Amino acid sequence: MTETDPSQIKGFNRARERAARALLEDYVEMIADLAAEFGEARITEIAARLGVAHPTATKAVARLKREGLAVSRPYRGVFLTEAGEALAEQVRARHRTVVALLRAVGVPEDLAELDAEGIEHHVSTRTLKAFEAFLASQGGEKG
Amino acid sequence: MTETDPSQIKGFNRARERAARALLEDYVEMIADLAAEFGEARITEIAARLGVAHPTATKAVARLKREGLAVSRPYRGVFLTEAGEALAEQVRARHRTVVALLRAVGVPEDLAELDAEGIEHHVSTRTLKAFEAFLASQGGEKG
DNA sequence: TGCGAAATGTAGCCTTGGCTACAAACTTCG
DNA sequence: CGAAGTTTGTAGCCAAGGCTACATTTCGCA
Repeated sequence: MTETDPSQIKGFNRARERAARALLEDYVEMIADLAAEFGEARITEIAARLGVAHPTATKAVARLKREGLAVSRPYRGVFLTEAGEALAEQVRARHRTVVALLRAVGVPEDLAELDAEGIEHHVSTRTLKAFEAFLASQGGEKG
Repeated sequence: MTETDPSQIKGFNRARERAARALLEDYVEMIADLAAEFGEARITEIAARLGVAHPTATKAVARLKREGLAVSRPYRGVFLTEAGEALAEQVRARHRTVVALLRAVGVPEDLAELDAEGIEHHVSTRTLKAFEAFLASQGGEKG
């Protein structure tokens, strides 16, 4: 019984995984942002920016470490592994594309940023491709 | 301690409320669908369609009742209140618009349906308006 | 160098959505 | 009318993300 019981996956896949993925992505994205800004991501800063208490961030980072997305030593900053960097880049690319798509269809910039936050975690790869194609065609027509 | 502790709202507002709203909307939408199809929504059917065990659906319905979105009596079907119907209609309208928007930018129909499921819960009213305006302009140009 | 402030870690509890197991009510039909 | 089967309800457990409280480790500066 060390592995997930298949009979529970279905239910698990409802709200749970939905939120779980978004959470992971939010943390990875934030760590990447902080790394770019300060060279490292400190637990306190991560917690502050995500609006959670620091133990919550600690737990999340522990999970990222379990999943091989980040590394850290006690009382030191958190860093993304290659896999983590890759995920971060993917998440950010998706974010940019979603924002661009929203703007392209007439959503005001500030609102586009805001809504993209929630939307981006639910855009499949194929849909993202479609967005890119659409943006390319738009750009072509206009520029 | 009967009311929400303000100091926890911030954190609560992160992942929690995000998933919570989506969940509520999913249930309300499903109940509306079943009502349209069978005249009433039975717990077992709701659970089956949402892919959860029936006690899970029971709990969710209890929550809908608490929030004044649905009513039901023991061993009877579940019905939406006016507020519930209103939310259902709003959710469905949003769903239709999101699907239409996705299709308009080139996302294949089946994929549009699938992704809309996750996306629709994160589209703000103003963004939805923008989508509608875009679709109207598209429709105007094309036909 | 040493002490106090700031940052982390750890423990432990709450809430929520899920599930299983079992009890109770309703339905169907012989 | 009553037994069998189906649908609901209830109880109780788990995992996960949040939080507070308290212990430790670092860091900054007199």
